[in-house]
Amino acid sequence: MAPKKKSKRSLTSRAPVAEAATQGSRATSYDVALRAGISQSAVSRCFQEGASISPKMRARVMRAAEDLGYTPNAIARSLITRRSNLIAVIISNLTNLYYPEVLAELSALASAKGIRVLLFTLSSESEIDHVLEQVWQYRVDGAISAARLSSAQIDTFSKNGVPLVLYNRYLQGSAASAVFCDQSDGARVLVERLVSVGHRRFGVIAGPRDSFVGQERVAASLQQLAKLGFHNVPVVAGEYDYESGVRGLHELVSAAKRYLQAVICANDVMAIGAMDAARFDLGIAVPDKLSVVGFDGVGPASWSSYRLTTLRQPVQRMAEATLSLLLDRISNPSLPAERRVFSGTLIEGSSAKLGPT
Amino acid sequence: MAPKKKSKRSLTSRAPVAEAATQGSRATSYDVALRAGISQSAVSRCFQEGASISPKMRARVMRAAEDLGYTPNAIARSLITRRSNLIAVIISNLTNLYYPEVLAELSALASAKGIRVLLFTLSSESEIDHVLEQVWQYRVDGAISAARLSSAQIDTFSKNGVPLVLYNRYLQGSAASAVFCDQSDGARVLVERLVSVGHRRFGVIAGPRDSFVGQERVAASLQQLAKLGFHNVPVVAGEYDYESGVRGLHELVSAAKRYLQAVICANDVMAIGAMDAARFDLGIAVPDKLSVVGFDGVGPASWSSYRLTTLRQPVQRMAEATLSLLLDRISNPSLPAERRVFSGTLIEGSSAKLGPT
DNA sequence: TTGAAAGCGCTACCAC
DNA sequence: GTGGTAGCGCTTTCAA
Repeated sequence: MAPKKKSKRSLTSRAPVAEAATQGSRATSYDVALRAGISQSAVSRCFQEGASISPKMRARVMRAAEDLGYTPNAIARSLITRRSNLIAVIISNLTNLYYPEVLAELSALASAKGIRVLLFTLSSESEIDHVLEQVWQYRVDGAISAARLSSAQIDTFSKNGVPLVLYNRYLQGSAASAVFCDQSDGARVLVERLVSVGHRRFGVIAGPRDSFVGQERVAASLQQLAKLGFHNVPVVAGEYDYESGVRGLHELVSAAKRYLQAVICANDVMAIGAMDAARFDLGIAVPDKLSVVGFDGVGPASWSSYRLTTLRQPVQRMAEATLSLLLDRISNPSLPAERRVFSGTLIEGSSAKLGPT
Repeated sequence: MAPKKKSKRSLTSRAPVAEAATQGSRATSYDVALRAGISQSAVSRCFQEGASISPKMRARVMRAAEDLGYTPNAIARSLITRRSNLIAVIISNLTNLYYPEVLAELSALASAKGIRVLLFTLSSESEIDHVLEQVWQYRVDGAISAARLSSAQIDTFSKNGVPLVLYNRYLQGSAASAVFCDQSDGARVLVERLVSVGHRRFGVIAGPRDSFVGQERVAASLQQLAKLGFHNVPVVAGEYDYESGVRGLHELVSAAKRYLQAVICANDVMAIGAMDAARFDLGIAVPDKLSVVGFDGVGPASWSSYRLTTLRQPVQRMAEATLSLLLDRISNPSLPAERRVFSGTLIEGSSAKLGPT
């Protein structure tokens, strides 16, 4: 291996080797110090907020830094400050259409606060342990998870002193902070209004088993239906994607012998799939012959071809809350866990007939 | 500030302080060494690939590590190895619907290779300098940029010894590696076939000025149109979003006095917007009265409501190529820049009438 | 205000 | 195979 060429060990009072950041290795605070004829610690101070340094000295240092193309090494800094300014964002399926919106918000907000996002995506549930291993290695200051975490996994966060905020899910009995949207209320309103306008035969396309919000949406809907006297509502499984919606509707329709009147889908994309399946595969007019509703409020839901009736999540406010919870706990680790619960907004599109407000 | 409690300085031959990773600070290789009654360097070796360590010793160390919940500190490691195993991924608009797909691919591939993704999103072009500053600070091993970079900005990468691969763009005269999809061919075919089947009055909805592929798509289309005798084709500006497509079609139609026959959109989402505007706002049947084509091949393009005729980019293969170019240059920085150019695939949906193949 | 020195937790290079 | 030692580039006391 080629020998590094930094002299080191010989402090400021050494021959001023005019040493530019040539090949590969970048300039260090040490190089800058040498060039500015000053101590290394003074250079360090120049790059800190309220450090005591005289204006003339700072100017000299900054000039030298510029000449050498010096940038402080955040890695080395975080080693000693014990702050990486890194947060982990763990997302299970970026293909969900909903999560990119969340990620974009989180990333923008974090960036504005000088925090960097280390992204971890899972293509399968089984990767989670491996991913967590990486999270620990990088000594992130905190983590946001929109992926399913077991209670034991959640515990490792506090054990490792890494604040964690769950997004769009929480674990009962676990003391993890969480931000999510309580859609039970919305689901109840939705169901009630569907019933009030005369829908009688319902079907549900559920989300994946590991989706917390999916379960909640379905459960709340079924519960309200039961309350209003509708039992044994058929539920088919889905995977949150368009094809699931298409497939789901086919299944429901064949099960219901075409008498289906309203379909509640655990997310928008499946609702869109269901609408398309109804109109194009089965020749069922939406909303005249079939009402379709979804959850999320993603972009495509509002496209003219769909104008989906859905319960929109306040993504931006939720992202803000998530980051704020996290940053609070990073600066004060002893803060107790907190849940921030939002309400969804009912978007009355034209994919379902609803009763009067 | 509370005094740290690690004794350090006293090497192995010290009183074995039974020290668990209690509050906050995590266990170090030093703690593990102490507990296993072994040297710190041996512990380090246990966590490296082909390091020489006896099985029994390794077992002992691993046990101690487990007890203490020890995980190697990647930050400290990268300080000395000069490898952070971090790559920067710079993306301008995650809201584009196309980029989340790319990001998901890149992230999955990187993860599989033991590389972590540090995500940088830009909400505006002006942030780029600030973002680059952060990229330097974190000493990433390499970078992938799907955002617009000036030639000077590109130069700073090589100046800092950070390999860079541009995604979906390249800069003429600049020696940066790049992966993109040459859609000129596809655009030519598309135009030719539109003409062959009788379209005469064209319109174009362009992408943002800073979109390299957008410019290329439009330029190639116009060029081919000119070649076939169609000059002064109206072009309206767009921002790649659904509303741009809607607005764009309105503009084109009013300019063309309703005689518009085919619209070429610089991406799928605008094409979708244009289709919706045609059908729902203006009562123009697609493709009977108007053909609409797009570029990208994003998910929604294939939804039954659209079945868009589009030129699909091989996202997965492009992501693979991008990462492979980058990793090659990380392990061998002297490798010359390279461009990997892919061809798009024409997806014949039903949003446009095309001639025979 | 400034500089010397002591590490942060780790890997690398030695001798043994 | 193993352990000591010397740093990686930085922040942080602590004296001067």
